[in-house]
Amino acid sequence: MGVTIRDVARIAKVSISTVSRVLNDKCNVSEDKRVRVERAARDLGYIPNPAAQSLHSSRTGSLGVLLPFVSGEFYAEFLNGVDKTAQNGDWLLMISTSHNSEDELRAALKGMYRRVDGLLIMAPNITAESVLMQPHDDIPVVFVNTRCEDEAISLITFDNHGGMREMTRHLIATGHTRIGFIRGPVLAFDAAERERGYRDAHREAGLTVNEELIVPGKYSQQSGHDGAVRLLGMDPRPTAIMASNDDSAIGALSAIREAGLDVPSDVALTGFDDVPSARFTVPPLSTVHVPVRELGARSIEVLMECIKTGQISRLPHQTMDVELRIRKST
Amino acid sequence: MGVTIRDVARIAKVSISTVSRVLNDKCNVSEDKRVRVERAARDLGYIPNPAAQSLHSSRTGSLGVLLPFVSGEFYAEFLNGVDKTAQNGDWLLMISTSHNSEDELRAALKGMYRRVDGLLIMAPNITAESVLMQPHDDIPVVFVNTRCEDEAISLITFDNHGGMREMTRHLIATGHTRIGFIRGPVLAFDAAERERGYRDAHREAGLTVNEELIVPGKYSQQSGHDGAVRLLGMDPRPTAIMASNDDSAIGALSAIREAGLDVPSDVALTGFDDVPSARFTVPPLSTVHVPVRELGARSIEVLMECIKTGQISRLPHQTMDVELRIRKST
DNA sequence: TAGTTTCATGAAAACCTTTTCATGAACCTG
DNA sequence: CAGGTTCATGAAAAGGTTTTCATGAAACTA
Repeated sequence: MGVTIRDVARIAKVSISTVSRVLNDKCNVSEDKRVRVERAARDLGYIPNPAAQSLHSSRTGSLGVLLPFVSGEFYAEFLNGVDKTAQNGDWLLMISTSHNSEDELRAALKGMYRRVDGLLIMAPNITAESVLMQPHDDIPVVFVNTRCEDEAISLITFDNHGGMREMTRHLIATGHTRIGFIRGPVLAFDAAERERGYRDAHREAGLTVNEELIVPGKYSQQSGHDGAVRLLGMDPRPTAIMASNDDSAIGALSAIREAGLDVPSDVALTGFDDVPSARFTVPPLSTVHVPVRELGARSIEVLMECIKTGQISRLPHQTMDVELRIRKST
Repeated sequence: MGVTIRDVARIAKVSISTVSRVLNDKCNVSEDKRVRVERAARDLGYIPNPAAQSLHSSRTGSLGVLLPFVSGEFYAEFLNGVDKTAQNGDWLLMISTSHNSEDELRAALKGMYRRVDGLLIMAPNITAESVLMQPHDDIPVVFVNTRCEDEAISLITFDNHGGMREMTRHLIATGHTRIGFIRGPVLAFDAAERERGYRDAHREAGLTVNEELIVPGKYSQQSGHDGAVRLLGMDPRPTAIMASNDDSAIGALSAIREAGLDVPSDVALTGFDDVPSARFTVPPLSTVHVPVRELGARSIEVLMECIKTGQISRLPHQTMDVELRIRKST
């Protein structure tokens, strides 16, 4: 079917060993044959068969990326960083989603067996430890934003707890005491951390958390909308609403406006993540900036580094800083 | 390193041929050996080496997806449909981006040579014909939202022109005659089609297009913001602004609000794509609904079908319908 | 019972590379 | 000039799977 190394050898009138040498080592081959081989390869449009290369070298040239979802600005930005960095390093990306299901994660993992040289896994509602056994015992794995206590596992996170605590402090400092909180998914590690930040800031300020003000959410715009509707229906209603991420803040914003209220004069509103849209809401959203793209880039850098040095993930856990972006919604 | 078919054969005390038969054909093998093999495979956690399988069968089990970008809600939604459909069909995805550069596209194409069984390409500012030669002569290729005249090339698009014409008609019907237009990227096929829709609706209504009212943009929120600032600075200013996509409409919306104007009473605003956020802007955005996720899903379905039937893309061009979603911004 | 068919089984080839090994030829060195 | 070294080259093995082919035993048919 395709053109193989034999074809090149035949046209160049040399052995396939020589062709391979020219195309790889570039040493110990006469000038004469080198040009013949290079010319034949170019004329035929020869590209080595990656399956054969991989079979021999057990390298694939691909990285596996496993995310909970692929839609939404957060993941899109993350992928942006991942993609750019991988492309620079000349790696191909194999991408799959788990929908936060451990079974799907395992299935994807199995599907990528021997198809990738390293794995990047984001699984906020599964522990890294529970996933890591399984077939991939001999390639580096880097976890991102995942619950993980084992220091021997490579992990990169950002400060979910600290970011939300800071933001809560900011609201308390500007006089709010009745602050609604729209949670993230029940099982998500990062959602729990964010809620913990909300609680800790209250405690530090000597305020007790009114459990009624914490309503469920799913990080989606729709769930943020619904959560805000619920909070606004309370009497007295909260003077501020903290959404667990920007998407739900955007949903909450539309609910607040539908109720005929103004942000921030009637209700202050905050998000988390600082997705690109957060700058362009009306009013611009005060939120916790997470370096999402850099997070993706860094994760791939670490993974590439592990592969290069042959390490099966023994890097210290890294936590990326977040910072408040106070705009006009508070 | 890993466990191979030989190991299974050794443990089960049969030949490797028998192991392969058990794991594939399932015919012509005695019950006795079958259970021994199945048991050994399970105990050892055997997974066939995909490189070896691919070398033999020249199947990879992967699909290549080439997009201009990966960030932004549009691509994220598209990927969502792609991912779900591929996962259902038990295909892995190899994803890469071209950044609208023909060179990058070619490089990615070359990188995917023999690594995928089919290709999905979205390249709005390149023609399908110019890309299609190159190494991939023997696998199916499906183009999406790409300029393509050759009927022998598989293509799936949506009605960029008709959608924008309809939306323009809607604005004209509600009394607008001075309608600003924020373009998309200069070389993008779909951006040109959308502009053509804007112009055609004007012509049909007997209006001449004021070229000054057409300002450049890049489909991004920032460029939409800048475009709107420019349009609002005109005297008299337009009574409506059409953005070429939702992202730039979101940017324009923030610019309009910064100028102290109201949507829609001072300025009407429209988008294109109907990304998830469009429902949650304030006010909710009138836009042209594009079935983005279905587009991704359909493209993969077509690709899988081509692969199954062994066709190298001879399907008739398909155009998916778009429809107006009139919300509160007009 | 002799001859034929069916069937389970293992050996070996093929897929395409890369790399090791063996073979000579050409080149030094004392 | 004899012995040793360097170097270009091709043959062959290895990597793990699937598939074809050959073998021989068991099962049928006349």
